[in-house]
Amino acid sequence: MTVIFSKKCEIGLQAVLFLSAQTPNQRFSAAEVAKKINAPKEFTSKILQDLTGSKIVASKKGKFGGFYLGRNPKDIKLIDIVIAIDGLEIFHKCVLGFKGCSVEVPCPCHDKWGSLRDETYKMLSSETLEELRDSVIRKIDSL
Amino acid sequence: MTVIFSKKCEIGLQAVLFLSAQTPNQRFSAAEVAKKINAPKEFTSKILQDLTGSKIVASKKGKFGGFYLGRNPKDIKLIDIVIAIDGLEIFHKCVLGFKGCSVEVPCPCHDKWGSLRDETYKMLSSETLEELRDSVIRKIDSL
DNA sequence: TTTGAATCGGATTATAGAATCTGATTTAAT
DNA sequence: ATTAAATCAGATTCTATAATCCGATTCAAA
Repeated sequence: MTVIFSKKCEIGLQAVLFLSAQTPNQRFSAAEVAKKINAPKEFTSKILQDLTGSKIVASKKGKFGGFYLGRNPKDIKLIDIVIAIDGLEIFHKCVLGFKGCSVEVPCPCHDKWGSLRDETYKMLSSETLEELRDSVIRKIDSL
Repeated sequence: MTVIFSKKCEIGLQAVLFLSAQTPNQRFSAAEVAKKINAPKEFTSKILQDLTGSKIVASKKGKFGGFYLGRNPKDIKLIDIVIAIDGLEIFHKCVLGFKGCSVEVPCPCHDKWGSLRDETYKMLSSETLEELRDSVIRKIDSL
């Protein structure tokens, strides 16, 4: 089987998108988020916790606590979440797994994958969560 | 961490590319292949064995046995190897992992990823191993 | 026909990622 | 202060993938 983003990253992306579709600063328990995006509760909780480290998500403990966006949606892009969870490796390694794939000694996919990789990066970094908001709300509401 | 193809698939791709760069029908032991592509011997052996199932690779047992291409390089494309090992899942699922991502209820990356996914498929299926041969030889020789 | 070099194929082990559990801590309301 | 609701953080378990091991089999050459 093959994967673009790890499960952890997929859930992180969906969880943050969920939060970005809500009224700003409203808090949601990990259980609420997990239920909505149909992911394991404890796993979702852990991922949201992890994301507080990079300030993408913030949390408040205690009664009426929960998770919410840690920064203005104007200042968050999908790539930020990917980097926080999976890192940038996918944007650096050879698709075919060759070590030392380079312009000098390219693999048969070097050039094409180079553009596709760049386009993928652009897809994740050209729009902010604010710009994506309408589209995200539609998606989240349909879940 | 994130991955395009599984390790198994990467090694399978490299191993088949190695074979395609050799004199037709010349046989190579799993150990020789593994050494050249810098992969674990037993794992490479198992992957090559698996690939005999889809006729991409053929093997001959006994003394002077080994692995070699199972079909004419004119009739093998990279996508065949990917399908044999990882399957087509990556070309069907939503990048963000949403269930039921569709034209009606698209995720924020639906359209862009749609084109990138198609381009990736094209990259793997538009040329045969024969057409890639020169490029592959250069790469394999450099290892 | 015997021998040695090799793959085959199934079983096993190791590792990393996914998922869960639990006890401690925080916080707001009473 | 006490309580109840919630996160936090670390330990643990589960699972799929990665990697290895080994006995059985195959085959060609002497």
